[in-house]
Amino acid sequence: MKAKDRMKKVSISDVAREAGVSVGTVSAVINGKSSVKPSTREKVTDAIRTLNFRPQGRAQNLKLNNDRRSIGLIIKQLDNPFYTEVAEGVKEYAKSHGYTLFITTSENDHEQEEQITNLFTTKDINGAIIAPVLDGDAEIDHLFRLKLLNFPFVLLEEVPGIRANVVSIDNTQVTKDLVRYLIQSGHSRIIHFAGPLNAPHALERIDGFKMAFSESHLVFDESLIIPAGGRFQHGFNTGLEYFKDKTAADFPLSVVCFNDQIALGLISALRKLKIKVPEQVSIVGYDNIELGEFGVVPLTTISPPKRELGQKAAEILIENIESDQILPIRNITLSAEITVRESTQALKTG
Amino acid sequence: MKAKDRMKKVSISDVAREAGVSVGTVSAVINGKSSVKPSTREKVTDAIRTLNFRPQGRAQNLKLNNDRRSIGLIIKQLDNPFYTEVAEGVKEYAKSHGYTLFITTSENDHEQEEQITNLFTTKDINGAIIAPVLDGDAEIDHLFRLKLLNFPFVLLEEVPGIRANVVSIDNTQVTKDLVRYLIQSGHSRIIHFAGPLNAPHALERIDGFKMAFSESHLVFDESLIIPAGGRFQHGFNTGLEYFKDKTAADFPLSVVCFNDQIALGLISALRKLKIKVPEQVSIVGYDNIELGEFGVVPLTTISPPKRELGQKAAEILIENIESDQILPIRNITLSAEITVRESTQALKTG
DNA sequence: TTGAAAGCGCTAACAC
DNA sequence: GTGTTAGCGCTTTCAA
Repeated sequence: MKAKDRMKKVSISDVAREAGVSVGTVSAVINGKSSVKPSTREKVTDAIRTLNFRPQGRAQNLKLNNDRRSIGLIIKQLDNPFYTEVAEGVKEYAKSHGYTLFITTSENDHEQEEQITNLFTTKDINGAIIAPVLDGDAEIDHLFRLKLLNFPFVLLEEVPGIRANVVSIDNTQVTKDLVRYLIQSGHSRIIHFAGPLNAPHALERIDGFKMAFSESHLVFDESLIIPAGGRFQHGFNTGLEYFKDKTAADFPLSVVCFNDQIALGLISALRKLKIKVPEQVSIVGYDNIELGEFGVVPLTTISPPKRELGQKAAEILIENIESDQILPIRNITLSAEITVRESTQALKTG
Repeated sequence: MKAKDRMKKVSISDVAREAGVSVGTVSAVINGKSSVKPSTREKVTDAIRTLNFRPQGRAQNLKLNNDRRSIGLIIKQLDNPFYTEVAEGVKEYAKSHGYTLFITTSENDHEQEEQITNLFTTKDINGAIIAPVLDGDAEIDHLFRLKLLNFPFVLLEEVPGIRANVVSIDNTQVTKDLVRYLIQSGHSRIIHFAGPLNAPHALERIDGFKMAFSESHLVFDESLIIPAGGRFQHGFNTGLEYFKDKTAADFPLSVVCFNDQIALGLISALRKLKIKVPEQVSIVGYDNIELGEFGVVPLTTISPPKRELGQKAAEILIENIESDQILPIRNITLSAEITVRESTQALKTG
């Protein structure tokens, strides 16, 4: 019975029939026109309720070319301060230009990314900013489809195989700069607490780490890369494990961390082990999250322009949305800065 | 010229004319049908590109009753771990039931909330979970409109004046329980670092704080409520200011904080002032964010069931979406727990 | 104050 | 392979 009822969706004419009026009248009620006699209105609202009628937005807006401005954003996860701050940059710019922002998460899953982009076109979202899933073989059919449909989009990372607007941060370069800075200030034992190895950001930082070594007198060794993860607790656990047997002879040592959460977790672990930061171990984070500045040891970190990243992407996107011609492709790389606080120590003046 | 061009939207028949084919053929190309001759396909894609044609999803899906499942969520801000974890609960449930989640932020602004709900109905999102804006006079016309349209929605807080599904957390009760617990464990000097005073959550906690006092031997005084804010830095600054002139005679003292960020900021401030936690000052947070557990002093806090809140709201929403009849209204209150760690000290065994 | 009917932009069936 | 056309569910004239 139920299943059968659901077979056929209730439409405005069903409501009209139930209420004993015409579809025009039902439409007038739905749209709050004052021209409807109260008693008629009541008959109609009753019918709407008994039939559980839900008007279709697409049909309502087919005639009215009511294109409320909106853009979509696909990030990987919500609990990553990096992405949420990028999202805030997007939101800021979007809002000031009259666009509503829809945020979605792909959870680094291709299928979800594809499904979301389809939904964006289906629902007449005007454009999208995408932090693309990049694991293994990039499936990019859905991006080509967006191009075919002239659906404007901006990527937050380069995707091999497709020409598209990209706004990104030069992770490799800044990590390299950072390690060079450590070397110049006298550090010779430098290790890296790396992020999730399937994340492009993690790989880019490893690359930068290696590059700095190869340009210096130091010799790189795979054992210098310690997989840690992305969360506070990962930094804590990895730190505990890595440093538990270390002795005075192993110091000074410096640790370049995948992000600030890892760095803060590591600092907590070292406190537990009674190892001094920065006297024995120098620590550098990445992202410059708010908590890094106010912790026990104010964190030296890399500050990527997160908000600006979002704003710039939104700017380019909206330019494309509002242009009646197809615009040339843009590829913008933003550079990050090193913010030196108290979790690192210079062993000599560079 | 440009402005004039934009007046009239490009439609599929414009493309057909430009390419010298019929609309059926253009449609076939758009939908990737293999029945189109390569040379024709190219003529069409060229025309699509030169006219910058963007097909309207609503028209495409009017015939195909292609209702891809989706739900919307309106939270207040993205940089609040409370809401993002609620959002994760929603996402989890939604995903497991085949729904895509669109997240939006109202920034506690009525106008945005209204605009977003309109967009949800316009774009045939199937239902919404809303953390409602509640400042001053609640404008709830848009919620009544949702009811008129039988658009399913669930509120994350009670809104005066409307009967609707609500899933919420009993902030008042748990704050009261917490303060009673502090009193029972021997504290008599208890203050509250309150949240933003326009936020309902902040007011609910103040209420709970007061209620615990009135049920005890302690006397409440407005000076016990110190407005702090919601962020780490607010806790830090307010803490510095409040404790700068305190002496041994003022301790032991305990501080109930609006949230964990405030509590962590306060701990940092107290370290700076060389005031001992918990020996001199006991501190309690709210939310149980990940960092609280691993900081210098593991934080005693209130643990609201954030994920469950989101899941439950999603469950009720999807039930309503999939029902062909209007379901009875649900109102569910979840209770929070107190997680005791090391930032509080019992002055006597309760 | 209400009803009848044209038409929004597209898809899909069918004809050629 | 491609063109023609009915019709998706609504809104909006225009009559009555």
